[in-house]
Amino acid sequence: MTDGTLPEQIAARLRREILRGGLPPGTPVKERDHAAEMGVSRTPMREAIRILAKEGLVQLRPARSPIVATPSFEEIAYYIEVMAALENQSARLACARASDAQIDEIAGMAQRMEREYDHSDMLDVFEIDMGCHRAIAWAAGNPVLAEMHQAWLARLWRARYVSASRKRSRDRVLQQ
Amino acid sequence: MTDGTLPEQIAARLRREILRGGLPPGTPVKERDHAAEMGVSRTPMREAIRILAKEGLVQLRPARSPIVATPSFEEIAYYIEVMAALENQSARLACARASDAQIDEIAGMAQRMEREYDHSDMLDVFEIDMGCHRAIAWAAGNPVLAEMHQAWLARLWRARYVSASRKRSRDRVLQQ
DNA sequence: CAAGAAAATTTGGTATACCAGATTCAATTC
DNA sequence: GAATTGAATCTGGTATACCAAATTTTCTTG
Repeated sequence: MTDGTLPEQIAARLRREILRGGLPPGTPVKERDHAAEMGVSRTPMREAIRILAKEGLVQLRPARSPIVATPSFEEIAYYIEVMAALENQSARLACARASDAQIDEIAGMAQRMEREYDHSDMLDVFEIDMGCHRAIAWAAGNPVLAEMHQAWLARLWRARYVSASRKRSRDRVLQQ
Repeated sequence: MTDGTLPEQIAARLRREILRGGLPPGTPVKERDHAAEMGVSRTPMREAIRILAKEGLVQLRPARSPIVATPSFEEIAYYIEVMAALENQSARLACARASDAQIDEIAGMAQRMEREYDHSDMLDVFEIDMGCHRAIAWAAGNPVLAEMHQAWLARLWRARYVSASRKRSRDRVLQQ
């Protein structure tokens, strides 16, 4: 309870719940119910839902309850292309600007990911993957780019069941 | 007044006002005042301000009035790198997917831009440039990418205005 | 029993009231 | 006269009340 504004805290809590699967895709997100459940008013809950909508986790509908997003395969393909754009640029910038220590760190993570890829839980691999991506974005020295990258990473995480797509983006990073 | 939700209408009006220069960079955007001025309540005005914040036109500050954004040169450089990421990807995809008609259109715009580059107003060149970029993003066949590209284009447009007005005020100071 | 219409309820959108932190201005004191 | 402190107020954050559109349920009618 010590960090962030109230809407952000609410958004974080809802986000965890959605990513965990507690709120399956298609579930309506009613601001009244969730607000009451969390003991807050509708106003910050409303704003929290908008935050998640901006992140692509929920879909706003005109004159309807927002629902947990159900991205189509086509949509996910679009996301991956956006992700590729951000990662290409990050990698390019990182190559030019990163310190030796940062390069070593990234290389280490990439190796570790490759090593654990086959005999680890998919969730663990994703954690490493996420850290690796984050490190690259950070090494690029562009906080705006890094933040954006992180947001899209979260959006794609929800779509991780499309494993083929994930593999493709991961291969692209390893290659760089 | 026939299209869009109320917050979006408010956001559009505020956006025009900011881009026109009626609200110079650094101007506080007080939700109470603007809401009263436009005859709406604070709630949709609040949401409108959040929309503009997401677009980068205004900066939210903790426990302070939001202000019309004043991006630093450093920040603008970050924006340009993001823009470059999106355009590289757009161009790459467009090459693979664009129809002949689309390719012709883009080529024509590029030629026109090159031709007018020296003997036209910078603003005109920018307009053509903007159209060209938009065409590429569209030809890439990725609406998510295109929409994102457009949003950042608008943000950079605003940044260009800011730097231009900075230069103007600087010239004014030098004159005195 | 089925189909349609109307009423009640659900839900998001908007307005307003209240609160807490911050700013500002004035008064008091050194 | 300058500085510091405290009170008035300015502003965004939150809660609540009201409204209109939409859904659902129920009652009526063929």
